[in-house]
Amino acid sequence: MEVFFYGLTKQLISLLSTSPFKMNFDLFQTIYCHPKITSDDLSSIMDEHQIINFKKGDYFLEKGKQANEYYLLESGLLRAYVHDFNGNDITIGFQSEGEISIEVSSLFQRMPTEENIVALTDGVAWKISFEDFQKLFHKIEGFREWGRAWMSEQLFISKQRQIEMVTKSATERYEKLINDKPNIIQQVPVRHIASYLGITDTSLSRIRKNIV
Amino acid sequence: MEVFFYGLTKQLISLLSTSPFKMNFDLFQTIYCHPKITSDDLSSIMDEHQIINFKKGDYFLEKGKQANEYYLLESGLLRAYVHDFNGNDITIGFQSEGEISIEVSSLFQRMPTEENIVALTDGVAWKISFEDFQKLFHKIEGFREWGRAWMSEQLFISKQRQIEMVTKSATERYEKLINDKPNIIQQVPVRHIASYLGITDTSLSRIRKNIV
DNA sequence: TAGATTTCCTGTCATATGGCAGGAAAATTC
DNA sequence: GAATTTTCCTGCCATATGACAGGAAATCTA
Repeated sequence: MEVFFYGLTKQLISLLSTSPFKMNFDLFQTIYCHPKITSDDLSSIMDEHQIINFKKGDYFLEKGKQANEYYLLESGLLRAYVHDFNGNDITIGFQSEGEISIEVSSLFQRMPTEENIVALTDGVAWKISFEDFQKLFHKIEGFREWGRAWMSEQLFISKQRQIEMVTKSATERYEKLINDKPNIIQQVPVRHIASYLGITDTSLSRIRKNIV
Repeated sequence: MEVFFYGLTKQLISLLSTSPFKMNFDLFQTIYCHPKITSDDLSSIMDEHQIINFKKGDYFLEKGKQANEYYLLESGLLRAYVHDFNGNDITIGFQSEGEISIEVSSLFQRMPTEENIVALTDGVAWKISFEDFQKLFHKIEGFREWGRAWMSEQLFISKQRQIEMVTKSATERYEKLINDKPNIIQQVPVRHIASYLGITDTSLSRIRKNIV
């Protein structure tokens, strides 16, 4: 009965291409994409997410607090940042549409975070709590395979970025960002892009001049 | 019966403080340390590991190949490195006694690796295959909790390092390495330490001069 | 032990980036 | 719409680091 219901839900959703559900299904299907996640699994997973609307300036996470959920971004743009020892605001990442916003250490190790995550635009996201994630993680084999693969990928990306930070020039890093995430260049203040690239806004300003 | 046997094994091991088993047990207990891993779990986990002896210069992993196991280091020192676009040898990490040597992307995403891992000294390690890991991961809840926590920690460390690479000077990074891993300073050629710190051996040489 | 190789240091010069300050332009506020 | 604030650019100078080359010291090898 449960299985039938979920199967039906899935079919209905995939047919209703003009309804708002269509977008959500695409979002979930894009993010929770793994060979071992079945349609039924995906339905169970989707059921645990709740939609939220957010405004520019809203905080998803603040330093000192504990992350108790993570988010799938349906629309909008987020910025994650920390403060270094001198109190400077260092941007460590951007999340756009179709990506996950999560602070892994705080969420999975149940500890206060160092990160801040703030909305740079209005938008829509789907959130899932730690408890609900836990249930799915231990219940659905495909889900934990997905989770592990996702973490592996993040670790790989993080290491790649490390290597680029020391082997590529600031100009090259900026050009790569233009290439990889062109939307960020337009929507984000220069100083945040600069700190993300590991340089000052002064330098980035010069780099931009030279490229044009 | 099985439970009794494992329980006995554990007791025996912890008593035989002079036997080689004692060291192993400490090693496993240190690494597989998680509130949800029971003594029985730990015994099951230990049973899946095999001891190996390695020599200086032995490769644990080579670029283009696929990682099919990971290692717990009982003794010795390993170096992980990649080649950047210019073919330069960039050290991305060292593993010493009591640490895990693993290439997560290749092992868990079943793909060829970019990394090389080579022994800088002779040593002893315990290895576990991907297949055996998989069995434990899906069988033992505490084990997958541990695995997720371990990955979370690695991701955190990786991000921290990224931040340090851009906010701290080369001298500060070197001083931090002296502090965190003094054994590496003594055992590893300067050029490897330099590339790990993201600088040339020329610069590191000058930094060393200024510190003394 | 002698020769060869590797490792490490140091000198000179070039360059990318930072720090600081001032000012134009744009956005926000009242 | 004027005032204020924020954002961004640019000029000047300082400095950390890189590139390259040469040489001393240590290590390996035969």
